[in-house]
Amino acid sequence: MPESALAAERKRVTFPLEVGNRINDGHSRMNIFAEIRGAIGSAIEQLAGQSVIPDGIDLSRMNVERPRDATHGEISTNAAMILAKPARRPPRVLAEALADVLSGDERVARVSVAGPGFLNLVLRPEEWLRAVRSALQLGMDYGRNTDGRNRRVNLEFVSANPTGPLHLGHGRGAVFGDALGRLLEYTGHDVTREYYVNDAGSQVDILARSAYLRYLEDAGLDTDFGPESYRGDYLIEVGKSLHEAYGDRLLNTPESRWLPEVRDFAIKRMLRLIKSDLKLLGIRMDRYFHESSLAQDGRIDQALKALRERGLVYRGKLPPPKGRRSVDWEPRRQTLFRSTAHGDDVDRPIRKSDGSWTYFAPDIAYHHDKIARGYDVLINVFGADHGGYVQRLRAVVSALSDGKAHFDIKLIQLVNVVQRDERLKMSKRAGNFVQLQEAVEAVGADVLRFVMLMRRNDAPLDFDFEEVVEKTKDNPVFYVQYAHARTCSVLGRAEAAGFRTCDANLAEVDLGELRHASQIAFARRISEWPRVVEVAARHHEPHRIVFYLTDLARDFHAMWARGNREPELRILDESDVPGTLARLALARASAVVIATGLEILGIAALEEM
RNA sequence: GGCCUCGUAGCUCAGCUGGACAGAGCAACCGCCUCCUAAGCGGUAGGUCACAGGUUCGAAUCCUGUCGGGGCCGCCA
Repeated sequence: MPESALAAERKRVTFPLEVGNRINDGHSRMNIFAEIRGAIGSAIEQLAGQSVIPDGIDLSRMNVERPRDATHGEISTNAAMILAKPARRPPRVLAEALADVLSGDERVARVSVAGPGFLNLVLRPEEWLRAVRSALQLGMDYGRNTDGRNRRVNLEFVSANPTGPLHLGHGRGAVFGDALGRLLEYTGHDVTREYYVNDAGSQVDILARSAYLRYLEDAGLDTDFGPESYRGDYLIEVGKSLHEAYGDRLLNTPESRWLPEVRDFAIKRMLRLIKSDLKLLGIRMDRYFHESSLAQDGRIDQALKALRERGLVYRGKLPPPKGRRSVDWEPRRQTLFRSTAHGDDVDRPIRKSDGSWTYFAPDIAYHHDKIARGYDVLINVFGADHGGYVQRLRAVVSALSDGKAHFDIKLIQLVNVVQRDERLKMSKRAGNFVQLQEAVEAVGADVLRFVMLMRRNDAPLDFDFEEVVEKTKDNPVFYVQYAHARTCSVLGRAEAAGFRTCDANLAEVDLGELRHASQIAFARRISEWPRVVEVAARHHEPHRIVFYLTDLARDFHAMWARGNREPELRILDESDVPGTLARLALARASAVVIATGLEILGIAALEEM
């Protein structure tokens, strides 16, 4: 798939994933599950009106879902079981009563009560087919919702130290964050993508010294790279640029003189590298927040003041680390944050015993700043190695927002580079850790994005360079793209045969032609899409989109192949115009959903392969 | 030793946040192209959901403990 990154980028930028507004009243109409949920809610109210059950029962635990087992109907709900306790009536009795009401609903074909009190519904086929029409009418907006309206989200991700280009592991966090951002935008959230630049710690001093060594090298001096320096080739050019910019002025001067300037210079260059890596993946940030700005503006002190006002700062000594035998442990008095008051296991140091800030201090200030900027939701995407950090950050956000901010930390597990089932451990020392740029060049941004999203964020991911570009059904990226390409292929052929295949036209065809059980089943799959979006967004889990698309693609391939065996299921049949139009509508609806899903993941759908 | 996280078919993983007899894809076995892309599809077989308790009408899912893998572990960022 040699699609250029640039073309992909262009396509991404033009796609309207901004806040939706077209479907305010269309939301419930296009999501059959939400509709039926509403119908059950009305049925419950009706029973409450007849005093069968009390008013105002909490229905948050009520499920309206597709049962795994087809014999349990098309939609099932546990409503009666939820009601049983507060109503003090057996669930089956309540289920019967609800069934009675619901059987009067024109959308419902059959209702039955099963097991301990499940209510199983079978809808009239038209209800499922309506999803097909919605997909054709709404296009990319089919599935969109407004759950996130009036919710401002700060999404912090990547935040890699500006000491070198990104590697594959960063790439996973980057792709995850970006896809999550897109998903949240699709569901009406106002998202700010933010990158926290650690440009104030000792890491960047090491960077500065490493760049300086390259500068000396470029000036023709013998240089000795100690163990404490970054050796990457990417610094050679920085040394050269330093030499060009400063001439020999930095030679023979004490470190204290050149370090700040060289550091700023090097950081700028590293950020440029990082931004270009992100661009390869089609990712843009709304804001780069520099750690250094916090100390300059006195915002660390402000944040500390805010904590102090809440009585959460004190001077004291930490207990020794539990269990771990540490010979040189001795208690020291320092400034501590009482994070235990907000769920942490131990209080955390803000200042070292010499009075300087710990790394934690700017983080407190940074999150103080995020809260002050008025976000309703804060999301941090971290590498799994930051796991030990989440509790104290939770405590900070809880304390500074007085428990109001919704805070979610997503830990991204490792990426294992795999070759023919052998694991190569990625490590800087072994020199085999893969740079993001290499990976994108090897497999393309779209494939890389898809693969990175195939696993839950908290499960390790195996990445096999060879497998992901294979053109077989073993490769899920290909599999999904192929399904889309096939729909395009058949639509193209239909067009050539004289069918009017534009969406507006297909949206008007008589879907009643779709009578076969497999076709209704396919429509049911299309109907699930809005619900998948809703759940994925609610749980901040973009991988659900990937799994759904894989399922949808499988259904499509199956439907297609079936047409080879059973001629009446063949999509294109010039002797049957109305049937063909209906089947084209079904195929086109699946293409719309695949393209939309891929777009949420930041991937362009392919029209041919 | 403490905290976090994971443990589901031979392998890689889902499991709609507590629902009804546990689901896919690989791999294995058996089938399907004079016909829209076989770059594909259908079928068979395969699991005490690590283990033991507990909560519940109901647990892979929640709680406790044990075992096993990974990560982090005063003033490093």
